[in-house]
Order: sequence, then structure tokens, then C-alpha cells
Amino acid sequence: MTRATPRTTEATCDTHRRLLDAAVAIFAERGFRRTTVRDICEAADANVAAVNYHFGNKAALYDAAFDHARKRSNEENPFVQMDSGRDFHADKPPERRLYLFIRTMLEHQFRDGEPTDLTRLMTHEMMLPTPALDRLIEVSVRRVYGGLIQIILDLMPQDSTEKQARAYAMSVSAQCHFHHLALPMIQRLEPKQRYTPKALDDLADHIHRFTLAAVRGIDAKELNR
Amino acid sequence: MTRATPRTTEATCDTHRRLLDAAVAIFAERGFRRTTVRDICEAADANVAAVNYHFGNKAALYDAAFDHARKRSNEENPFVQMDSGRDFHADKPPERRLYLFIRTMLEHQFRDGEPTDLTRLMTHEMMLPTPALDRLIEVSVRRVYGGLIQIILDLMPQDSTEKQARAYAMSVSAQCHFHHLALPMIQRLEPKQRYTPKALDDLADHIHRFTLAAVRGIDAKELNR
DNA sequence: AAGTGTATCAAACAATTGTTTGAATACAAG
DNA sequence: CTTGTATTCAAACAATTGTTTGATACACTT
Repeated sequence: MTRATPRTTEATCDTHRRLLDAAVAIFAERGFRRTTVRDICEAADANVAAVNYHFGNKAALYDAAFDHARKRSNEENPFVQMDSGRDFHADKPPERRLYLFIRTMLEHQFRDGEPTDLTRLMTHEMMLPTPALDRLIEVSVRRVYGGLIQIILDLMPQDSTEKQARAYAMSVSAQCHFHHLALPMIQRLEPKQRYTPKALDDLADHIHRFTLAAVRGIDAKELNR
Repeated sequence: MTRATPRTTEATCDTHRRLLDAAVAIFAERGFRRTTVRDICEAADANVAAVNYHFGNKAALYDAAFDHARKRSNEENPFVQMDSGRDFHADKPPERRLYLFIRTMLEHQFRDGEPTDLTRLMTHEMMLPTPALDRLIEVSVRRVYGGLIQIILDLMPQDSTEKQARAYAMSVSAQCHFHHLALPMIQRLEPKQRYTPKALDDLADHIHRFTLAAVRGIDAKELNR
């Protein structure tokens, strides 16, 4: 039997959820400092005092919104198998795993041609790190990054050092993250650049080929797809 | 004969210059929204009204500070010859030009192991573009980016398309810019990473080798340096 | 010496904004 | 119905902050 009386501010309360959704969208768009609790409350169709009632204060709402966006993103588009302690698509050859990694990373960042809310929140964190960034890294980024290093190690000759693999991993991460981190600059330098699913295909292909050629020194054209 | 009476707010006025210097430093550190004119005035040892007297308002001060940082950066570390309409080190082979490009780009971004003021200002612009970003791109970035594309075209087989060269240029730019754009994340994933002159050497070498292998499909070890 | 324009400054102003308050409302349990 | 708790809300509060004001000091010209 479900208790009808809300014990505390949980899923039972609709205003709580609406505030969270509005907060994710507006924080993602404008960052912490430029968004006002009044804007969020208006978007959530709630009273100005609702934020403090349900979350304590603006900073706590930001934290909750960040974690909310992180969970939702992970539900919508999980890094397959990379969560479960096993390697990312461990059964497939490393060339293929590298492509799937790049592709998954890009799909994490763009949705319907636009940066996702979580991506934009993270980009804002790059300018003004808060404890939310540390949580994101510990919960998700570090494991994903470790998976990338493993893929690259599998790709390199046996006697390669991990230090070199980390340098390669940095180059791959750079190519994957550059497009949302420097979006305003890219839009001005390459106005035709798009991030639709089709465009992400091309982008993933390019980064895959570029990286494979660098790491293995071979032409990756035949291996792709 | 120099006129002793300051005609308007120019180099003659010391407060004007102090405000500009303080503004560059503080805007670079905190971005536009989080810096207060009071902080800038305190750092510049000036009255609160000084900003409005000398620059009109906070936004105009930001614009002036951005352009000031841009000019200063270009004086300290110009993109050699790239300004003069000619190609970047056009007399040298493209492999060498690529290395010099990467090296110069990295040196633009880090000074004494820290991101430069202009770099940090530009990073903030990625989060919240203002007309200052457009000016920077038109005055400097677009030409430099065009130079990179030319280098890559020279590096590729004759029948290569410009579209492909632009994709490569994007990968090079990504590797060069990632380190300051994602600094908080990199510091957490690779805590040993440094940006001292020596570390920039290593980084430039890596990006150069990585890129050359991808573009030419050859081992760049012998060509480096 | 008087006049003129520049520069500085303390104080105040006005708008924004995160937060609190105290009353009103809804609703389930007794 | 009464009670108690959760929730909503209009209003107010307090702090921050960009900007303005009016006075004052200063340097130079006439």
C-alpha cells in the first residue's frame, strides 16, 4: 500500500519534478550565475519560494539538477557494458571498439543536432568547476576514460607504454569534446558544420580514421563500419 | 611638444591603464558575470565611479579589456609572418611548418605553466559569446585557421579535397585547444599533466607526430625537431 | 587671479536577486 | 468535524551591484 501523505520532497510531489526539469534546461542554457531562481520558478510554473522549500537554496537545486541530468543521460544513452566492470565491447576487435567508443561519445554530446543538457552543464563546469564536476568525473568520466586507454593499449604494439597510450587518449578525447567546447568558434569558422545523426556519422568516421592512422600507422578506410 | 592636459581618456591617464590591466586579469579569472566593477576598481586602486567615467559602463570596459589583451598577446607572441598575408614560414617544408604552427599555438595559450589571460577570456566567450568573440575571430583566428588549412593542404596528396583538409584542421585545432578548454577535467584525469615550456615541447611533439601520421600515414619520428 | 576642463571620490540611487516569513490552502488521518 | 502536516503563495527582506550625482582638487590657459 502506497502512503498517500508525502513524507518529504520526493517523486510524489509534482512541483519538485517540474523545478528539476526547468532547472536542468535553464542552467544548461545559461550556467549557474546567469540563471535566476525566478526564471526557473516561472518556467516550472511555481512560486518563487518553491526552490527554497524543495531544495533549500539555489546551489542545492543546481546540484540536484546536475545529478538529475546525469542520471537521465545515462538512462537514455548508456555506455554499453562499460559500466559493468568489463571492457567496452570486449568481444570485438580494438579497431571496432575504438569506433564504437567515439560514436557513443559523440552521441552523448549531441541530440537532434544540439548539445545535450548534460553536455552544456559540463561545459559550464569547465569555466567554473563545482563539486558537481567531481561527482560526474568519479561516477562516470574516469571509468569511460579508462576504457578508452584500454582500447588504445589493445591497439598499440605490445611494447608500448601506458604513458603513450594516455597521450593518444588525450588526442581522441580532444577530438570528441572539441565540438561542444568550442561550438561558438566552430560555428563561425565552419558554418556548414552540423551535428545531426548523419553528421555525427561522418565525424565519428573521421576521428576514427584519423586516430587509427596515428596509432597504428595504417589506413583505416577498409576497417571502418 | 607634448600637451600636458589630457584631452580625453587615453594613455595619458594612469587610472585608465590600471583599470584596463585589472579588468583583463579579473575578467580572465572569473568571466564577465562574476566580476564586479567594485573588485576591478579595488584592484586598480580606483574609485567605484572610475569605470563609468573612463569607459562608460562595465560592458564597454570588458570590450576594451578584451581588445587590450588581444593586442598585448599579439605583441608578446605574434604568429610570425602569418600576419603579413604570406604563409606561415612559407620557406620551410610543410612538416616543419605544421610543427611550428602547433608549437606557436600552444605557446599562445600557456605562459609560465598557466593559461594566458587572452586564452581564459576566449574560453569564457565559448560559454557566453559576445561581440568581442567575433572581433577576435575576424582579426586573428580566421587567418590563423586558414594558415593551418594551407599547411595541411601542402601536406596532403595533390588530389586531396579542401573538405578533407578542413576536417584535419579541426582535429589539429581540437588537440591544441583541448587543454585549456577542458583544463579542470584534465587536471582530474591526468594530474601530472603540466604546461611548462618543457611540457609544451612534449605536447607539441605528440600532436605533431599524431597529426602527421594521420595526414601522411608516415612515421614522423625522424622529422620532428 | 580667474577661468576651464579633467579627474577623483564619497555618497546615494535603482534595479536585481536569493531568501525568509507568515498566512492561506489542501488533504489525509483520527 | 477536527487536527496536523505538507504545500503554495504574495509580500517583504537584505544583500549585492551597476550606475549616477554633486562636490572637490588639480593643472593649465588667458
